[in-house]
Amino acid sequence: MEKKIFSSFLKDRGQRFTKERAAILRKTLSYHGHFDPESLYLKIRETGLKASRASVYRTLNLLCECGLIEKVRKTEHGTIYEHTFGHGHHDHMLCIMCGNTIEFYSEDLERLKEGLCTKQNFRGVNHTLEIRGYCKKCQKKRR
Amino acid sequence: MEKKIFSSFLKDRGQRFTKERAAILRKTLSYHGHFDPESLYLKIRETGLKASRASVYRTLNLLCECGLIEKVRKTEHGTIYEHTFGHGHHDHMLCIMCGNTIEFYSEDLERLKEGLCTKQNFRGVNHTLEIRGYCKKCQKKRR
DNA sequence: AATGAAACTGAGAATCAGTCTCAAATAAGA
DNA sequence: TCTTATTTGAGACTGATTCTCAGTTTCATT
Repeated sequence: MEKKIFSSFLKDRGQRFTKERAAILRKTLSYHGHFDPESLYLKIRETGLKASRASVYRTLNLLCECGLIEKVRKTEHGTIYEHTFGHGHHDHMLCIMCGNTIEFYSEDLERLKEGLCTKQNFRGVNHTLEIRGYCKKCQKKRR
Repeated sequence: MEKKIFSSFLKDRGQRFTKERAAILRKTLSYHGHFDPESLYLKIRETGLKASRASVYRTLNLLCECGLIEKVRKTEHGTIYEHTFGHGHHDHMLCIMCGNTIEFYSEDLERLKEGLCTKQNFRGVNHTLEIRGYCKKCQKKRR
C-alpha cells in the first residue's frame, strides 16, 4: 500500500523507486512509534541491506513530501519523525522527565482549531500541539 | 523589572550580572516579536556594545531558565526565541507562504488542554500549538 | 543488445548552529 | 592587597544535515 503510494509519487515526478529507497521505506514502516534518521540508518545496516546516510536523509525528505511520514519535532539532537499514513492525525504529550510521549486525538480540539482560524481569517492546513509536563509514572517519582 | 528578575536569579545561583549579560538582556527586550541568536548578536555589535557569540548563546540559555524568554520553535536555520515576560502565554499561526506569524490566545484552548491532561493522567506544565496554513494576504495571492 | 540521457548512489567534504576549551580578565570577599 | 571563583572571547570542536561529484543504474529508443 505505502509502497504503491511512494512509487507512484516518484513516478509522477520522473523519479525512480530504487532498491535503496525500498529498503528505507520498509524499515521506516517497521517503526511503530517515533524514530530518528541515525537509528534508521543503523537499523538498515544491521539487516544487511544497504543505503548510505545521504540516501537515508534524501529519502526521508521524499517520504515527508508524499505524506507517508512527518517531522514530529526538532530536538537538540536532531529531527524526530513518525509514520503517519494509516495512523490518523494526533497530537502529543511529552514527559519532560522521562521523555516518553503520549499520543492523543481530540475532536474538540479540531473543532476549536477551525473556529480559531476562521476568527483570524487564516486558512489552516495542519497543526501540531505539544503539551509538556509529567506523565503518570514520573508524577509519582517526583514525590 | 526584568533586570531585577534576572540579576536576582543569577545571584541565587552564585552567578554575576555582568555588563555583557546586561547588554544582551537589554537588546533581547527590545524585540517585540520573534528573534534569533545571530540577529541579536549582530544588533548588539551595531550598537557598539559588545558580547561574543558564545556569551549570547550562554545568556539566552540563562534567560530561558529564569523564564524571561522562551524558545518558540526550531527551524532548519536555528532556534527562534521570544520575550515572554509580561507578554502572557499565546500560541501561533504560521503562514507557510510568507513566514509571518499571528499570535493568539484562547481561553477555550486552555480549558480544553486541562481536560485532555486530566483524561490522560498527565500533569501538563506548558504547551505549544502551531497552526500552519495561509494568512489572509497569501490566500489571495494563491489564486 | 547497444546507446544516450537522466536519475541515483555513496564517500567524504562542506555547512552551520550551538557548545566547549582555556588562558586572560574581572569581581567579591577576607 | 591577596585569594578564589566566575566570566569572557577567540577559536576549536561537535553533530546533524546537505552538498558534490564521479561512477553506476535505469529506461526508453534504436
